[in-house]
Amino acid sequence: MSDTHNRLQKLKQFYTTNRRLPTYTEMLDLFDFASRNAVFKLIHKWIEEGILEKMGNRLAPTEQFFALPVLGFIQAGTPTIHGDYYSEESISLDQYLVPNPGFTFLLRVSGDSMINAGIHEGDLVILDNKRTAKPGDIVAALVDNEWTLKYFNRANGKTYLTAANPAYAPIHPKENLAIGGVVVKVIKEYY
Amino acid sequence: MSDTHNRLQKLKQFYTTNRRLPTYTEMLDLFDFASRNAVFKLIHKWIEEGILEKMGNRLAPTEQFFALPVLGFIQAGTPTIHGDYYSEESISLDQYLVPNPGFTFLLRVSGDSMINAGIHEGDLVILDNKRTAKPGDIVAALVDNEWTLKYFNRANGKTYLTAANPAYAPIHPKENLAIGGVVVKVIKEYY
DNA sequence: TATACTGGTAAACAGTTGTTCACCACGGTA
DNA sequence: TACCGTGGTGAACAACTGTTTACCAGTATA
Repeated sequence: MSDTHNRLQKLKQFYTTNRRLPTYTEMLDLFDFASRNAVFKLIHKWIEEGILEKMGNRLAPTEQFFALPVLGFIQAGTPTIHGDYYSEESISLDQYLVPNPGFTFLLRVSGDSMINAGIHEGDLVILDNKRTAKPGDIVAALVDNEWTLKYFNRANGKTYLTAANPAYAPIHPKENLAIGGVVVKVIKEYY
Repeated sequence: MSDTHNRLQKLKQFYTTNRRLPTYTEMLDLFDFASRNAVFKLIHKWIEEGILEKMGNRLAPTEQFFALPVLGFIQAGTPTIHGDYYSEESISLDQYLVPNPGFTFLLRVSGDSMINAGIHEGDLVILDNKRTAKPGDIVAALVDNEWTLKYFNRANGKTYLTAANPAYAPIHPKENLAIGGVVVKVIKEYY
């Protein structure tokens, strides 16, 4: 494990506990340096690598900074994860899950009307109410004064809702159909 | 919509585009203030509300800053979301999903062996390799030189794996059973 | 009417910041 | 041997930071 990698690990650790990047002076202790210039040069290297970026002289992490390794596919028959854990792709979860902050909210699911779409009781649904619903989307809709999670459909200029469970009949709203948000992602908790 | 709320919105927007909090001077423009003291007082208020925090004189967002509103349950028969969108609970997604940064990685699922556990092809699995597997956990395991996603079980001191799909037989490893990580969350993408 | 609070301006302050410059020890390479 | 790149020290600098203090207009309250 190289020194630089080790220090980046420490920087990330600092960030996740403090939700901010440390000052150069704070990095002195963090990296065991005696001169702030040593920090300056290290930071410069990380900026060139695209891990950090600077606006004026204010330091900020880049998307790459938060990226989690996507190790590959699993259970495909042939093993795709190797012992040395190389990553082909990487994803920054926060930005990936919440593309429109301020217009995103969560709902916890109860009921089984969307079970065939993989949405079960207790799941956490991420909704975006900036997006306009398109046919095929799963939406949180207010039908006849009741909120439900259903597929959004359109036929003959009229919109209607269907469940992903044969036990539930399609809903053709009599009056208004208010869309609370479009389902963007669903989080299932196993721990 | 109050002024303060509006400004917090702008602050959050700045954060998500720049991945850092703005300087007081930058907030002058952001909030349309003429005096940095106006900023100072506003920040002070937010600190008291627990939205921001200060270490020394370095500003940082708190967990509350990132919190997304959990509006309630949906599809429970009775409507629980109101027109004024009040939130009972709120969750900070990043910290919620990645409790052990540096020990967390992602896998994209292929195959249908865990379909009854709600894990489908194409889903993104969040794994934690710091956690030790307990019976009942879903794990990424290396069995006989092949990686699979299965339930972790134990009987008579021996560990074995089972699928969440009756089409697959339980796996009793002959030699070693290496656990790559425990499934913490699963993300399903609908958009 | 007088009072107090809220939300803002304006100017001045000390401390710290990120940066720069000069210098050095070490290791590899020609 | 001489040379150069790397990775670090140490000191000095200007700029900017967050903070403080004093002041003010408008609004609500007693």
